[in-house]
Amino acid sequence: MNMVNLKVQPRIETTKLPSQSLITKIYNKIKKSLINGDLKPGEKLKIDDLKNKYDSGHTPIREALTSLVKDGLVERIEQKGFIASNVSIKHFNEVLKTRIWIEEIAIKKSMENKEGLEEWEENLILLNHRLSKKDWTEKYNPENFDSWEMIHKQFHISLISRSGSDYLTKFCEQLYDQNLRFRFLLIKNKKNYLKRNVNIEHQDILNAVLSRDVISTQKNLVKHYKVTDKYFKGDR
Amino acid sequence: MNMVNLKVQPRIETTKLPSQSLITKIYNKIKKSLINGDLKPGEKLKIDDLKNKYDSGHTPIREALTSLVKDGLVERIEQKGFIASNVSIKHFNEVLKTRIWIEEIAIKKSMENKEGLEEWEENLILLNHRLSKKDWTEKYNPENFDSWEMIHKQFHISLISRSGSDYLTKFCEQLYDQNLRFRFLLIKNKKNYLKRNVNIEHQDILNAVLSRDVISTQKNLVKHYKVTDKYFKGDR
DNA sequence: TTTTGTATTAAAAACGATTTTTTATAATAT
DNA sequence: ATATTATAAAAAATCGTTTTTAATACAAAA
Repeated sequence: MNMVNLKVQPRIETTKLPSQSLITKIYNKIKKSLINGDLKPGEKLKIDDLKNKYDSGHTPIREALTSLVKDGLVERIEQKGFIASNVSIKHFNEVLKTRIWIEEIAIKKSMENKEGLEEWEENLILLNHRLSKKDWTEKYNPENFDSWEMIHKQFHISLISRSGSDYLTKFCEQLYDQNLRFRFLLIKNKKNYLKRNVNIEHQDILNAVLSRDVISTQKNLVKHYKVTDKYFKGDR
Repeated sequence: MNMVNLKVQPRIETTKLPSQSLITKIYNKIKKSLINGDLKPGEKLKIDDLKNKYDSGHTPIREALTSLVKDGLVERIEQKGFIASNVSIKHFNEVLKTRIWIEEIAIKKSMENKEGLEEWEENLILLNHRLSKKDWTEKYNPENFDSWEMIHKQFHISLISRSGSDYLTKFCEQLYDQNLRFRFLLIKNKKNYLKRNVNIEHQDILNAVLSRDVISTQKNLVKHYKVTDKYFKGDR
């Protein structure tokens, strides 16, 4: 029997990761805490406390924090140690506009890149489908690749990652995480926010991608990003 | 007597830096070696060797390398240690095009930002003047703020740093350093390269800025970046 | 009262010797 | 030829300690 060769992405990350160092594990754990708000903005991050909390020596802790400084999630104050990065409306706005500027290019270049275009589109359809079936109010847990937040990130990074520049993708990912943090810290507790219909927003973006209309895709993507802003400012 | 209030930028960084940690000092030293080619692409960076070389414990070395990984100048291979990042024409092209994409926005936003516009323009005039008086073939030394390379970086970062997004400025700076490394590694040994007239290129950019013509500025900036590419590809 | 200097404390930064773990290489046996 | 095992080397990480540095509290002087 002749079947269509359907190479669907595995639902859960099955490829066994190469043995992770403690550094990487602790980096991911602290990053999670910074994003979901367990570690509050401005909070002092004492090496000794973290050593006890994560049951390790100072080496992995210091290296994880050093990495997080570069991610913009932690601030190093020379000779005074580390604190969780401060947040402000100014920062929020800066991330928003930078994302828009950069992703407008990234999505354009991604769509103009003809290599593997169909596979990319099909993958986006699948991601959007899975996303629509998840409850987007569920708790944030980056260890669970099959959670709404993780599929959402996959969807958005996938959208822009075919630009031909890994640097650009990396920047977008950094801004994504920054924005995610703001979303948890500033917005999610606002009641109106949950009325938002994210599924339609994603569907609109996807439809524009599938119709291969760059301008329309950019417009819908920007709109999607600005909705967060609207809910934030209109309800405080 | 009534004098015009001229607040010229100090020629050399005089503001005393807050006491630097060894980490920062070693970070800067290794970064310098990676950029100027003392540490070759792909070269193994053994902690023990670096400990001896910089006469320190492992803490500052590991943290400096961790930072450099995030800068894209060092690669961490899980459980196998660190190496100086590999370079290739593919990387070079990626940096080039990413810079163009991002800086086209950054320069546009910088010029559209009316706040402190005159001061900015005057500062660029000064930087360009100082730059034109320096010998651009001189040795790279980031400790010397009054060297051609350092003024050149100041000029370019200054051009794009008024976009209103510190994130964007940070990205540009990272790409600047990447490009600088490629320039030293791949190009500077090519004889024809020294025939290049950088002064005219900078003057053209500056003139466009002063005439407040965004499109023309973008065009001249991109042209400036692409010249490097031309010399590289046309002479190997 | 305000300022200046001094002692105390706490934590960061850094060291260095050591242990555990992992990878790479060579040697051996199937 | 291939798989297994032993060995060596280096990375990753611990841990106790020392040196700096910054913050605080307190006393002395202007």
